Amino acid sequence: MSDQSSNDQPVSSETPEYRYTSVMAGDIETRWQEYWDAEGTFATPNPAGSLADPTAVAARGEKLFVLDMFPYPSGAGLHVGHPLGYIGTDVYSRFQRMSGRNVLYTMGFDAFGLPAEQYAVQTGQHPAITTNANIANMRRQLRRLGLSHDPRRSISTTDPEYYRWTQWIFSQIFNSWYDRDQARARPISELEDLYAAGARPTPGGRAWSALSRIEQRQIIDDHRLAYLSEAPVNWCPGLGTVVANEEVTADGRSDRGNYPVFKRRMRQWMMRITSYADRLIDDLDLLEWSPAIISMQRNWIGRSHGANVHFDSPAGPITVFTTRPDTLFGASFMVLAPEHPLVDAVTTSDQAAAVATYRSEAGAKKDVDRQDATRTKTGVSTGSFATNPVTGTEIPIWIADYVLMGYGTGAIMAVPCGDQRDFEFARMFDLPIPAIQNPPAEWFAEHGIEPSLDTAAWPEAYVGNAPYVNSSNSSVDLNTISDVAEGVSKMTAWLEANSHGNGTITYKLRDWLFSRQRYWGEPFPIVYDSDGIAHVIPAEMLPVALPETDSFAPRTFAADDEFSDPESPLDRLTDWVEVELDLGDGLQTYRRDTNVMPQWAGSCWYELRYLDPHNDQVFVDPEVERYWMGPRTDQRPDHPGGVDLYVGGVEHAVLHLLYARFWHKVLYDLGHLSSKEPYTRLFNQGYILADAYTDERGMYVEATEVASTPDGFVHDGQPVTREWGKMGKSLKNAVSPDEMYEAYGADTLRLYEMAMGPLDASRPWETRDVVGMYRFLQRLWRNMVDESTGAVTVVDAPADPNTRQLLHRTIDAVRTEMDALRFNTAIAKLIELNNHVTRLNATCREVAEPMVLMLAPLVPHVAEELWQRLGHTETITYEAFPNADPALLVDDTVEYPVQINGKVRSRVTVSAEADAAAVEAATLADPRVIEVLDGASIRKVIVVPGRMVNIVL
RNA sequence: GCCCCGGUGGCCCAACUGGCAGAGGCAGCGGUCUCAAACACCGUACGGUGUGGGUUCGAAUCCCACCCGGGGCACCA
Repeated sequence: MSDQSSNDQPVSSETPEYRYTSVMAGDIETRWQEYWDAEGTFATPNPAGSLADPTAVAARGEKLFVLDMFPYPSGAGLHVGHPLGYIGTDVYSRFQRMSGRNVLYTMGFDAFGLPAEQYAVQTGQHPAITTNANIANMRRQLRRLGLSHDPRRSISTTDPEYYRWTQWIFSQIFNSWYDRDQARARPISELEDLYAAGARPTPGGRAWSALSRIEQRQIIDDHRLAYLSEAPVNWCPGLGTVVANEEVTADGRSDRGNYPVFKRRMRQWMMRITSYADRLIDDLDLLEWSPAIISMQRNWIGRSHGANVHFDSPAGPITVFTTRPDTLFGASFMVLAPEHPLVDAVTTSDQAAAVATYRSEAGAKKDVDRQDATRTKTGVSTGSFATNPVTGTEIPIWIADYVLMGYGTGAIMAVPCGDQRDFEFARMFDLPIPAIQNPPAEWFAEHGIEPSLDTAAWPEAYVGNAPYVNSSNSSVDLNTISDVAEGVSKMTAWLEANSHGNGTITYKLRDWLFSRQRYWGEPFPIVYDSDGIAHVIPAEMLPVALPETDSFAPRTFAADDEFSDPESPLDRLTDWVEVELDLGDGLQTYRRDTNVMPQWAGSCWYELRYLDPHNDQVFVDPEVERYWMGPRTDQRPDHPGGVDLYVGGVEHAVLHLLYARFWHKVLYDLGHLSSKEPYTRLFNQGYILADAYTDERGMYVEATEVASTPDGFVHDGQPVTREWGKMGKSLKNAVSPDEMYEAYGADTLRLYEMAMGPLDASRPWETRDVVGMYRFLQRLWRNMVDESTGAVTVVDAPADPNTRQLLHRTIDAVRTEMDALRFNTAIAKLIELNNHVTRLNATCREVAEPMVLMLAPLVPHVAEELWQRLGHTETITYEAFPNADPALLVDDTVEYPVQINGKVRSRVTVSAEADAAAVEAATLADPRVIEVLDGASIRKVIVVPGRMVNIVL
């Protein structure tokens, strides 16, 4: 807290007693916050269930669900950057309530996760205690901001009554499989029925009844949407847990904590999100999201259409994936990933030593190093050859680390003339580069070489459309065409007809690694029997409560100890791990799963629980879900349903938004939801940035203690460097909302945050600018209340025509701007109106009341106070937002700027009804125009009705 | 390297999507109040829109090339 702040306004004895000061603002604000709580002003009615009030639902109007990305309750508390989006959604929600909508708006807490657990490890205090304290502090800070949340609907993911349903949803996913034919998830029991009835062949071809119980379970388990898998995962010894692909940064470190991450094969829970890859891409078309987020999701899922092609080799057929089967005639060698399972089988004895060396070198490299595209290509020959199925040529098989085991089939056909990577590799190892396309003349010209099919002269591979050459055999001929798409489809057909391959689709998206070896998360509702078979805990036995312990830390290791093994804190709780249950086969001893879910689990469905937070029968009443989130086919036929407006930062573009969409779709498939998508419209708010300063050692110094001098910035007598960054504790540049409440009040803070720019733009925080909004509220107050007596000075006389017209234009503009989330321009219009009123002798009620109503969404406390002083007894929350009189929006006359050759030379005023000819006549009769023209001949007169006139000479 | 955003008075930002560059706020300057100041109030000046071309009667807005800032992706076959 800064005590030398220049913003504190000492209220001296000369300050008028009834001036709108920070002290008065604080008094008004806390008073109305208490009123709202006591009256339950923001309680939102449901059509059914525990919050049902059908009469109120009917009275409030059409539904609107406004949602913020819910926060992690940090121990550091809020800074003024955090609530930017919350203020935006609050203003919007309040505006919509006044526009006749039944608005659902609340806030919960995403409270499982690492920080609370790490704090617990340090202090020995149970994370539930810190978490609850942090939530309480955050609730206090948010309440002081005047957010119009329905407090009855708030939830925390750590609440057993909440995670009971997170576990229930997990068990739904566990008990489902994806039916490719129907393109949807179905209950696992239906798969069992299909096998039992013989309608679906078993993998081994044996009759279902001939299989043992364990064999049957293995087949079933292989189809579950949540499954255990022995697979390469991201092991992070520094965190003592595995993490998901999405949680690994591009340079191969954990996004939390920045520790090295290693690929290891381990037995872990996975979610079969890849089954939904197509729908997750295709349904993006139904959403109103920014192009940036849509492309990030598309990119992450990474769908590529292509073909699998089978090449014969000494070790049997090797399948490669290619997006360019049309270039098969140019495939002059093959490359396998070093980890490819057939490497040993194809390696000749001569090459065995070299291959073994290369593989161990590749294995020792981190993924980061392997994926550095600027690195020169390395690789080694296996010594054996595969047969190109289209040419019959024997082509050498190499291994190289530029081919990744995790994508496609882990093997490629190399077409060096048409792929830059293959081209570089061929040049490096003197492999043949046959030309199969004739690049256009411009391409050769660009590279300063003569057109030639001798690739020895080519500086790089040619990628794109061009006529094919050398691309025919006895049964297929591409040489007559020059279009890649046509070539691809022709070759794919040939591959399929000749059993050399088939058209296929691959994805970058991998299945979601879902287990973590931590304490502070949702336990899995899973136990294992003596055969090691997983059983789900029945719904009526949920929640599986997180067991008490005082040892929260997973076993962590040196951050680079790649070959350590995870050990969950729950593993140590042997009394809890061993459990006697009756799961239908009588009382038996089971062993509990000791993993917990990742933090994303709780945020995959929280918006659904807001709808029906107290329901102990189902996670959400279907009728309530249909009301708030059902598809609005009345708006457009392909409306997917979901939240009407979701506001949050872009940092969740891939993780949260992908996972939540996936869970939502599973629940939709299983018939629990009417909406296909959770978030119809997504709006990404910007960040509040702030100056940060580093000293000569590069350490951040307290930003509030830095002074600006002619020689630069100085801290404690030492020069410092100004940097730019997101506001936060780590950059030592955080400003707390509590400081702002103290100096100006919450209404001023709200107004400033909304006025400083568009909601989706990032902008720098300037504490010294805040006073502008404070002055505005003081002028507003002074226009209606006598500063020395406190008496209301608003008069009942009618407003003059000018004022009335300005009022109605303001109403018209503010409505439009608020509806479009452009609060900065709405505020500018309101300040303009208020500045106009300031110049009048007295404020008319005719202006005062609509002005207070228009300001109510932005500055609800002072608006409530003025509304009450103007003689009203009800809260302003549900008063109708003013409507502009259309008659007052049009002028009787229009002033036209007159341009001569594009420069403004004069102005003429004509009747608003005047047609183009009349405007032209009036213009040419204008003395100033005649003077400037000075008899020059006119080529053309352009009249844009209502806008301007341009005379062209 | 590729893909998105964005560059407008000293600063944060408007400009009806091609029609008078300026709405609003901060800072500045001049004044009122004051013994003086702070607070508050009144009044003012300020740039031609990152750069260079093009289209047009007319460009901040559309097109091309480039520069700068922010974000995302990156050996994905």
